[in-house]
Amino acid sequence: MYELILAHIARHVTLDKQEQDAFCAALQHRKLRRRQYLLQEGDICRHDHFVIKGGLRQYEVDADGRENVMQFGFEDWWISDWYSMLTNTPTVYNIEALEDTEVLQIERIKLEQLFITMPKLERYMRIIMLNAFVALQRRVLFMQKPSAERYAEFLRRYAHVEQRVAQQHVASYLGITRETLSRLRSQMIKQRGEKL
Amino acid sequence: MYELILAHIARHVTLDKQEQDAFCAALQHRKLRRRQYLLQEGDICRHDHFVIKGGLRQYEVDADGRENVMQFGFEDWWISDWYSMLTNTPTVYNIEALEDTEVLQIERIKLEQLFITMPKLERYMRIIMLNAFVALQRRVLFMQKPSAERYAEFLRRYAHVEQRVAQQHVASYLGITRETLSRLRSQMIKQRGEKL
DNA sequence: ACTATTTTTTACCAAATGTCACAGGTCCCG
DNA sequence: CGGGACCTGTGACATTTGGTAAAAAATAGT
Repeated sequence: MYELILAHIARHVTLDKQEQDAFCAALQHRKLRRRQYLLQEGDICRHDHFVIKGGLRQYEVDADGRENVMQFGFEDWWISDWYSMLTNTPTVYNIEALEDTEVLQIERIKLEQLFITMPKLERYMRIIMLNAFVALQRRVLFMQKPSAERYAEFLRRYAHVEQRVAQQHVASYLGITRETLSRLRSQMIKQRGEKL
Repeated sequence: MYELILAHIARHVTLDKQEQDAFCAALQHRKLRRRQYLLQEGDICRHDHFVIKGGLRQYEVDADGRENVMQFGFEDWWISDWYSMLTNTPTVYNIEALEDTEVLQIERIKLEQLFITMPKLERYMRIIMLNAFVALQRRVLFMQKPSAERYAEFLRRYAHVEQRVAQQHVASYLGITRETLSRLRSQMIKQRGEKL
């Protein structure tokens, strides 16, 4: 059960056996069925979650009642609302399971305690957050390009994700309507046909 | 010279006199004239910079040769490329002074040393980064709205900035062309006239 | 104060995207 | 097996935004 997460950590810092055990002891296993929620608007987010099976989407509902996807979370991803978690304020996000899903979650408090006794873990988390930050910066810059390029980039970077989530959610992530995405796709298929 | 930055820190954590002095001793004062660069594409970013006077813009140049503004930095803001700084890799950003500008900069290494002896400082920096992260999330969600709303939100949140930077840079920040921004502005003026 | 340069505004047209409506398909559950 | 909920594809049309070019306005630097 802990293989995935330990391997993920090992990619960034080296924990000895004892540290690994201490970390895993703080984790809690949680199962969600498709369409169940890990977090809902108004909740205070008390955990960070690492996905070991399945997938989720994190979205907010805007003033017009539209759902805007902030990010997806599949195997090997951390997903949570860090702002709500670190400031103890109600979240604006919903995190819903797109498939039957399993996560390992850790309470904020336990995580902070571990940071003190295990600075390497803090280093790991800082790297994770930095990567998330950079990914957001890239996304902001990509939003400035035409939707066809955004979709192409999405396919390149998240090919496996695209297979598993409904197109309307991909569209929302890309900041376009499902109709536009559907048209982009049929154009791409047409072009491929011409080239063959 | 250190008033602004100490006040900024005091808003988040409490340092005693000795800690304040230790921190200030690590800072370096740097002046830039309008159009000078604090950082250029390809450089490795070795400092974090706190603006005490003037203003800057951080932008990348994309494959089509367009400049896309990632963020502005005016008084009381930290500005830097954390990714380049923390991973020692060349940056993709340029940071240019929009006015005659003064910053206090601190080397990454010194900052990390201070984190060890002064955990409160690390806490402060984590809060700063968290705020930057949340601002980026908000921006991604706002990119999904029509440009008029984006501009209105920008005016609400950064009214003082809008006064000081060229409209083409605001447009770039918002992800629209300067022509579109210009048209938005004239429409808004017209509407105001009608309401009066 | 004057010129050179940069920035903003405007008009016209083209392209991209959104909205609305409906049809067809799939999947789940009773 | 059938009905309902959900998802995708498509067409007609409206709206938004971009591209280009030229003029007007603002600004910097001497």
